[in-house]
Amino acid sequence: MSNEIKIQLPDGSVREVPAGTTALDVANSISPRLAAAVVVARVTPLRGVAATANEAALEASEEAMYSGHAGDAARVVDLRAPLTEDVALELLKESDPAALRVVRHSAAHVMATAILELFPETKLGHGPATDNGFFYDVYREVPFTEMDLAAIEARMAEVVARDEAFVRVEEPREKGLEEYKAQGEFMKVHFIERFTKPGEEISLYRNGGFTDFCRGPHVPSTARVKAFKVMSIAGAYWLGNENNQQLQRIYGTAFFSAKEMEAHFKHLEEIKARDHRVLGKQLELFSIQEVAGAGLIFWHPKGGLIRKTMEDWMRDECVRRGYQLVYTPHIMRRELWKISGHEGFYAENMYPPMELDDAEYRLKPMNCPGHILIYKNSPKSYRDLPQRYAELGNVYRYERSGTMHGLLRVRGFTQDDAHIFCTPEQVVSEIEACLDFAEAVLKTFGFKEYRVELSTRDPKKGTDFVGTEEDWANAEGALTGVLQGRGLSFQNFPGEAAFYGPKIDVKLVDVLGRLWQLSTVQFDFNLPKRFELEYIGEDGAAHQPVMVHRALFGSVERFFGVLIEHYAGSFPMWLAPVQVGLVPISNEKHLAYAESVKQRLEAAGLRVELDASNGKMQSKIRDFGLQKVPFILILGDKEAATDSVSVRVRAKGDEGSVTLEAFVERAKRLVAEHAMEL
RNA sequence: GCUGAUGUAGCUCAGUGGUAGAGCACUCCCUUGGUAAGGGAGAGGUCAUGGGUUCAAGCCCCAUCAUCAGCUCCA
Repeated sequence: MSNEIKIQLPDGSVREVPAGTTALDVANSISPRLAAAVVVARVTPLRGVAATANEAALEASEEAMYSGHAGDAARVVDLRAPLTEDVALELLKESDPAALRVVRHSAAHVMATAILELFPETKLGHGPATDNGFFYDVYREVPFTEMDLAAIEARMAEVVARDEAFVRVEEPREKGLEEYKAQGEFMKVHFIERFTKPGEEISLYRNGGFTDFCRGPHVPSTARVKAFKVMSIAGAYWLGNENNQQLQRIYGTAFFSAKEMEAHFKHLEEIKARDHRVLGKQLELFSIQEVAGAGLIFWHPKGGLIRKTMEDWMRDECVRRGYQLVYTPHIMRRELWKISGHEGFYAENMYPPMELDDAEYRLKPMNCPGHILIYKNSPKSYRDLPQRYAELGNVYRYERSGTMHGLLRVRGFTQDDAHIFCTPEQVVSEIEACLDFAEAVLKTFGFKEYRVELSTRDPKKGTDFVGTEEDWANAEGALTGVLQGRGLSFQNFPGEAAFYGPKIDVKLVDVLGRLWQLSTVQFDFNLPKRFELEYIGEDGAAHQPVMVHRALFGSVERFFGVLIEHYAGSFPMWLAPVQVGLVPISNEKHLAYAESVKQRLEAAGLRVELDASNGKMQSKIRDFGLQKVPFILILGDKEAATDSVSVRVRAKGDEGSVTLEAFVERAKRLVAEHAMEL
């Protein structure tokens, strides 16, 4: 290695500096102000190889947190790390997202410092940055209380005020292991053994009296952690396994400034304001009743109306696309679930059997066996295929008590479930049609972005799957082919397939950028075999049909929950339970006109509510506003005289008067077009 | 299921062992108004449920149920 190395800056200029120069040195040589503002550096080795940034992948991998092996890829390093080879150098300031992750990771160290100072008996697990902050997993017999958390936060402020430099130390692995073993730090010992190899140097980061096994990088000193908050505490299993010991996971968040942190908290409040559980109550859409049981949804009139609209659309669309609507029972005899295999592989998610006469019955957790019985009820010719049975089927699944969440995770729900029985030749076009349908659902309900995931078999786990190698290869090939044929970009998840077949999941991205699993299209090799499904082919012989499961809303409840949050309760016209609110300026003078307007709007098929209470018009406007009613019509002398209405539009305000006729036309058009805007 | 927190009027929440509270909503009365809260009065609670401690429990203890934040699992 020569003594001089080349440093390429983002503007393309190249500097020759002695090996061992640090990013901080480079920053200082440019400007001391830059040096003060910069947090960490991103370096990409210049070896004539096209280096690609794969930080995201690195950060996702726990291994990478500790190993430090990043090959030729770009990596984020400490400002004080000596540069030893030719690199492209980027000095990252506080505004860089990568810098934010670094300061949060440093904040986790600050928190660990505070915890050990206050509660020295605590053992440390790991403390990574997350999308919204950071956490540290720790073990301590006694639970931390809220007062403890406040004390930890206060002590963190002291650690920050001490302005302790984060110093990277490398030492022999065995030395580190010995020290941690002596301290009883069983989790650190595990991480070193898991993520480093014998004979290697391990890296530690030290600030003041605190040392942590850590790959880094970190901000230069604790003083750079300018804004932070200890948020909450929760349990977390050691190594994510519920059979293991439970740790205490302390969550916090950190920013480079109090202002950014305030903005973050404000954002959290906005998310809470669109929480479907909060809006469900405020807008009287649905409830969950303790006396009835957890995870069971009561659809109130307004929620019910939205549901009806969703279901009507879905049924019509199914019929239009060649599905046949079917209905199957909610309870069926246990024998059926034995044949389908649910008794075996799904029993723990099913409600227990109930005895009726001499037989045992079970509540259905899935619709497939019912649809299969319909298929099997009469012989099928290849000319009959595909058979597409669709049902909005209510299913009940036992979910563990801590897992329920509003409409998004429940014990009783309605699947817009369909099963397609077809010949192997028809599979590709059927899958195509399913994806097409899924896209139509997303588009119609106002989602612009979505992601596609292909779950395939992990060849290493051969015995955990039903079906032959050939079946799987064909099915996976078909799914991949369809996705590629449509030009859809998708992520492949080997090993994530159901045991009975591969699947395509469509996850939608809501207005806040959150991901929701809804639509799914799955192959099934299992049930056609178990039920010995057949069709008579052109050759006159019996063949086994291919079976495809498909749900597009996924669950009507969950889809509704996502819709509520997506629209923050401000539904587009066609979905809004009350589309028009009527406000007479004076009941005495204008109620009669208001009632005639109501009648005429209802005759036009609109959903209207007239507030005939004796309050002031201002408060009536406010009430409709809080209910997020799309249009409020103000009716006074002027309107009554000209057969017109004064239109107030949700989120826009007063738009002045138009004739009733013109308003009806506008409203009907918005409904018919499923328009997102008003 | 696990860890921690919470459960008081329809809703949002006060109430640290001694007679159960507020605002909004509701009912009635007054007010009849021009684009997000007019005024007054009234009614409304088995303090989640079941045990226990105490002269006395919304409050302290135990159990159960539910909710919340996570973990695990999933549409």
